[in-house]
Amino acid sequence: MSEDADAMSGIPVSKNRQHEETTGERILRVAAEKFAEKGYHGTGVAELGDAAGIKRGALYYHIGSKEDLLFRLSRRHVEEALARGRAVMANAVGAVGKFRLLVREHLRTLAERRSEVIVVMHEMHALTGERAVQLKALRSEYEELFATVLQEGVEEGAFRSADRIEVLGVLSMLNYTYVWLDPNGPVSVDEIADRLADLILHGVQLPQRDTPAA
Amino acid sequence: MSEDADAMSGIPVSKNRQHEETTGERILRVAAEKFAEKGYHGTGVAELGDAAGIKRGALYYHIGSKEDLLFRLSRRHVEEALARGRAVMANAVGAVGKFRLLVREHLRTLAERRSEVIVVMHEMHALTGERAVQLKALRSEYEELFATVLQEGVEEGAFRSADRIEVLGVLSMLNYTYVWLDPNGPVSVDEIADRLADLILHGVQLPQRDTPAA
DNA sequence: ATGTGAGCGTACCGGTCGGTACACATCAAG
DNA sequence: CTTGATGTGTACCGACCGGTACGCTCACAT
Repeated sequence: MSEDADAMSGIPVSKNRQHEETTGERILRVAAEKFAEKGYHGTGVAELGDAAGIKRGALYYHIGSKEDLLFRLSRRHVEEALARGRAVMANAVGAVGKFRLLVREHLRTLAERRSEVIVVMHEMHALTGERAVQLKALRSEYEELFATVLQEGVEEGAFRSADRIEVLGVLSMLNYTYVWLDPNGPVSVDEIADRLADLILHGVQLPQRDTPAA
Repeated sequence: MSEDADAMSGIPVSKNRQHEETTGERILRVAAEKFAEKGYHGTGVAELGDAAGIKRGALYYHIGSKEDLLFRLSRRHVEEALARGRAVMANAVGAVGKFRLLVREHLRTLAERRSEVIVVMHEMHALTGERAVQLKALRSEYEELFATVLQEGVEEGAFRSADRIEVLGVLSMLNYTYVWLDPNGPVSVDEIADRLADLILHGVQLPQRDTPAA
């Protein structure tokens, strides 16, 4: 790897690094991995430094505090998921079409950002005060996307209802996939998304015939 | 409270305590609450002792280790959920009937044992070695209940399919309710369960008419 | 050549961590 | 009255916690 070579030889490669990671970015990345792996409280700041290749003192040059690190990490993730969801809402047409694409994008985000997702799901409540409020607000905005698309479906006459409980039920099914969704599994993420969208749209029960022949 | 009176007066009340909690039971209960509130790593053993009304030394007379405590707590919860699920499977008739009751029982368990549920969801991966294996096996047994009832539905000709992805989707919707399910909310737990069961059985989409009038 | 400041490491702070050793208390059984 | 089991508190351990102080290096501008 080029960084290792740099470190070994001491030759400064000063410019034109295309996708080099800044220290700040690297800290956010490894913090997501460590927090996901061992939990927020279970990860020490020294451990974060080790994973980022710097010492505790240097780490605190970049991050205000451990909780601040958790917050910036979580906020960045939710904001990006929100942006992707809004892009879908802006481009797709029809409630069913928007819904299917929203589900796809949701699962893609979960699959691509596994560490961040685990951190947000498990460690969000470790945030305190204003930081907790801000993150909750962001997540509510995301929930609103699904509420909107279900409501559009009802107005189109395509969907039965769009009460909050249906919104929460749908988001619950999608969110919990973070536990078992495997981007390297035999079934692609997009196909899983489509199957789950079908499940939500049609349900498991076949249209019931009256007086079933038995 | 009678315990307080005992402690104050020093009069031993030796027998006939109907629902008195043993120290061991009390430790399990408060550990669930503390672990749910502050996380496994975020909760110190001294804190557990305080909550249980004993000191660290006495705590370790009862619990082997902190991880052992987490394990016994989690196992007890999953085993009880499993027992309740199996009772439903034994008593209810028909795939739809079994399914609806299974969903009800699932949400009732989630609502009654909020602390334990949060602990299992968030801290299960803090278990190591044999303990982690045992708990995973128990959770798989529970998943099997839903796989079975969906399969029965397919054999009855009532359900579309019962692939693992549908099982996981259903369980995902139900499990994630632990985040927002409120036993003291305006909608009862049983009603929420019925609404979610409807959502899974029928889906959100209305049976589509051909060439919709628009 | 000198100054500047970003970036980093070392050393250290007070406090808490999980866990153990051991003496003391209680009480039922002998 | 003695003994052994059960339960508890006190004191202590080494390790680690999150965070800070401070000095060093080095690229760069003046």
